[in-house]
Amino acid sequence: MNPTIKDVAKKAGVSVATVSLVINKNNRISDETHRKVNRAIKELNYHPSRYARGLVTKHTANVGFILTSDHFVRTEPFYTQIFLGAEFEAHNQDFYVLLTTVDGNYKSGSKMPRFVLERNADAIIIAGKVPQELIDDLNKISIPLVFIDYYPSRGDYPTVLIDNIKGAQLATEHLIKNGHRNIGFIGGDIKHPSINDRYQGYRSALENAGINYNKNAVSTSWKEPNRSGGYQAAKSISKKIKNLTAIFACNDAMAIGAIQFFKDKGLDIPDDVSIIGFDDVEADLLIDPPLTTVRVPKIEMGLEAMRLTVNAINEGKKSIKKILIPVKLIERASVRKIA
Amino acid sequence: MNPTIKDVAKKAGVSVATVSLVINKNNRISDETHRKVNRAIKELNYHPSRYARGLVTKHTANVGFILTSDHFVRTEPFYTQIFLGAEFEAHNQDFYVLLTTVDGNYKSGSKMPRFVLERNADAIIIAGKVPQELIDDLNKISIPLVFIDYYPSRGDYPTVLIDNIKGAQLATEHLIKNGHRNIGFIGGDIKHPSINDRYQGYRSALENAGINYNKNAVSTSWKEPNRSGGYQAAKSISKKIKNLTAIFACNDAMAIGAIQFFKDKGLDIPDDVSIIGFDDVEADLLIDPPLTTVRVPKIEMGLEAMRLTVNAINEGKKSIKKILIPVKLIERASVRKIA
DNA sequence: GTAAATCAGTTAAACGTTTAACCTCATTTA
DNA sequence: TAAATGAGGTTAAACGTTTAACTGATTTAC
Repeated sequence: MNPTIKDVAKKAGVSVATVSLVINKNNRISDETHRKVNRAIKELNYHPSRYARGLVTKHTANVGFILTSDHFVRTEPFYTQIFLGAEFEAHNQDFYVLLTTVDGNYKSGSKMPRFVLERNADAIIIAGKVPQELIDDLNKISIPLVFIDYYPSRGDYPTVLIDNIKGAQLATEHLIKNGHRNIGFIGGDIKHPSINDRYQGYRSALENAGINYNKNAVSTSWKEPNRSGGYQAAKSISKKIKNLTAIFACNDAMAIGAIQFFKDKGLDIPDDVSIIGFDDVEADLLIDPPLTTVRVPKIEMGLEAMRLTVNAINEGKKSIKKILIPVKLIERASVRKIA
Repeated sequence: MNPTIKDVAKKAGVSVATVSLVINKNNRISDETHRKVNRAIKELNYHPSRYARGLVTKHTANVGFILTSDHFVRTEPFYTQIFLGAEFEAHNQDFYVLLTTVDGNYKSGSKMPRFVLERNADAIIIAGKVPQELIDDLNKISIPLVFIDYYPSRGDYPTVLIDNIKGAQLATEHLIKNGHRNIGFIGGDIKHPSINDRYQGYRSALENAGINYNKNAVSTSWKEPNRSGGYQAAKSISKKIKNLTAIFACNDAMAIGAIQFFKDKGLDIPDDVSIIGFDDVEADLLIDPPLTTVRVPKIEMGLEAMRLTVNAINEGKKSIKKILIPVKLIERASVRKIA
């Protein structure tokens, strides 16, 4: 059997309360006693029981991590990486993280994640867009919520966001700097905040360069921001616009789909059309040509989110911080300078 | 505050013990009482506290999931997918899974995963090769261990393995069927059981076809089974063997590295040399040409492992089952028929 | 010089379950 | 008809912590 606080107390010759106070860094204890207790803890290799502790403190030292199943299944390890970052930081902060998926079309009253029902988490991190109804249901039980890569239209929460506007500007400006004037924009659902921000960044970059906006060069009606969506979007734009020389895709998967389309059409990338993506996923290096893109530091996003979460647990609603994670242009071979 | 068992008892007009017995499906309770209690549970939306429960039963209803950090950081989502499968099944079985990484060169006495120190898991799943010293340390505290994609040389454990020998045979036979006679084999560390099994499968396929084994066609001294290892291995073999027409790589990452090497050398895949991989990771579809490979059902491996784990928790050492997950050849475009 | 404050620690209740032991009444067995 | 059995509960201790309230000794304040 594992040693308990009683064993430590006996060995150190003090009461269990004293041991508890030492563990919890209460300053009512003398240095002498401190040493005695710590020695006993070491010798017995004692670790307090989370369960006994949780029972009285009402804290679980767990944080829930919610992803929609669509995101979970997405093959590129985008949210997975974010999760890993969160896990890593949780380690430092002595929390466990419980990962679960939730149905992409959650309706109010659907089955909530288990750790919510069982109140087995002190806070919840939500990564990616989730249904508003889920957020509403979660709010009913008043547990701190932290968002990553999405912010709901109602409410105010600690959030970790990608600097989407800046990233889109960077990408678009890069194309402009390389002589492109007819630049297409493809993305998934424009109602998604991230896509919308990237669209704004694209437009403002055009505007700053004095380039007229052409709405036919934009295709954002593809629900699925994946390769086949990118393929279709590129097809749709290239039908309407003849002199297109470049495309900024909202994410790398769509960029890769677009490359596929142009290749199938017999065009060369980047000689005939330049393509730039967003995210920087591992696949970018494998395609031909390697994709120029905007790098999103995914691990770091997870880290920051966990810090915000621990803060939210300890401080409550006092300070609702929002972090905008900076992004970086990664030049590879899918963009070419033109006259 | 959440409802407790007392609230349920009061509402149903019985003692807390009765409620507990109902929850735990004890048959000492009449149907009538059963109904009353269940109604109260529903109405109050009661969920037993894991912590209170764990305190008395000594069960945590958690299972630990250990990966070495090297595997964690590996960009292709191989072990991540396995984890997801495990998580999914855990959901059904009412367990939480706690994911942690451990240092790839763990030495006895290094810091163990937190859930081990805190005895916060009922069993541990280990995915991929880990240091023997870690296994030894884990055995000292007698917690059930389940292995995925690796089995230690000492001891007997429930295990989920890939049918590596069969897979390697499938791959090699496919090359032979396409007319290849001079087939190279590249892999990471040959001392790794999986690599060794794939090597055996390769050799037995050659033997069955009456093809002489040429040890110069084999390169397995690359510690890192990644793209650059594959690049080097292909280079090393092609230096020694002039008439090589095909390569079977132990995993897709190395296969992709090999393709890179031959391309750099000005050769065409598959016209000049055919390549076949192992794993079937997402990147396979993106490279040019798409990689023919052996598919490993990763999600399913996780599922099976969790089933074995729950079994091990409930049944103890009674039955130590080993599962060999079947694999499948996926034909794409990196293998060509030759005369 | 004494009351008040501080220090260093202890006592005991509480957290929400499970479960062995016990109880009561009705039915069966000898 | 008395004793044994069984069905359907209940009582109360135990699990390993935390923490408010308490204690006794020492220091501080005036």
